[in-house]
Amino acid sequence: MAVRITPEECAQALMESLPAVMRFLRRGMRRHSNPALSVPQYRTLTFLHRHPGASLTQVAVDLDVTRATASSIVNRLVGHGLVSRADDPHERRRTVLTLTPRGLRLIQQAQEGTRARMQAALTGLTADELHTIAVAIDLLSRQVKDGPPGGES
Amino acid sequence: MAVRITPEECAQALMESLPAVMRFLRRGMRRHSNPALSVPQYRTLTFLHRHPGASLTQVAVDLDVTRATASSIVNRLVGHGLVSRADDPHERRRTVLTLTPRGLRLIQQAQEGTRARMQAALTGLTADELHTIAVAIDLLSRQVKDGPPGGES
DNA sequence: TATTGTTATACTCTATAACTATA
DNA sequence: TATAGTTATAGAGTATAACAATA
Repeated sequence: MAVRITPEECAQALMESLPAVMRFLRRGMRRHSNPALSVPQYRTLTFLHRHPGASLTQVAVDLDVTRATASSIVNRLVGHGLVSRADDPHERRRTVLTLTPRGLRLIQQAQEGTRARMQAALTGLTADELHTIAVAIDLLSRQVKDGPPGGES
Repeated sequence: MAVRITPEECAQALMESLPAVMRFLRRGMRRHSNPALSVPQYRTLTFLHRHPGASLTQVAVDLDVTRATASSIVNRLVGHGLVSRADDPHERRRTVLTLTPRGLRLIQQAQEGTRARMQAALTGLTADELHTIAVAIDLLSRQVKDGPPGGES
């Protein structure tokens, strides 16, 4: 360990560099799916792939957005014919969301394209470096999730 | 090094976890600045802090967005009285952008809030772990910048 | 009363295309 | 012709607040 990093420098580095990484992912998604998907749309589709029949609230929790936000995201996906929305007969307030066949095809296409693009970007890194990245991602996501006490909004 | 990580697994981890980290940063910024700042606004202000008198094109390059996008971001900052926009007398196509005193105060306030929030989030990590994160961020940003051949758009 | 989901409203980011002014 | 910047347009994310329907 060469240099001692402060939380402040770490925060600074995140602010400076993370947006570029996100942009990289976003642009890849736009290029490798037709119609183009946004990151939240992509995440919604993969969530519904893993959890067929999920409710709107479950989507909102997974994305960590308000129900209003999730509603408009889902609404656009329904409009594009990628998600189907039905009423739950037993719980009539609830909504049952599932991928349409077209949504399934699209998410598979997008996942493959995004993975290929990312793999290309990571080519040339050593196994050690890849490991460093994986560990860092894991650390970061757990820290921001369990979050500081007195956390979100 | 315990496990051998493939680029594919690394890509997967990034897509799953990065959005949450970005959301963490975004919300912190909203809560710790008044008026609330978006991430691109924050980055623009810090860039102008480091590069007083920069042009719109320089801002666009730093943010990695089109000039049209940078123009509207700057326009809002000017509207909020955080950035001043003047003509360059020697190069009349060019724009000279600088922080206003209010913009300077705000960015300092936002940086402090972000630092505190990030420090809280990173509490409990060892110096080694912080270092791992910093190295990973650096690796990632350089890889997506120099990018895969046949890169952006 | 509490929960689920929607709608209205308002703001921001973002790109493409077309444009003006300057060099 | 090429560059700097703006504007028009379009679509997406996001939150808050108010609301309807259901439990």
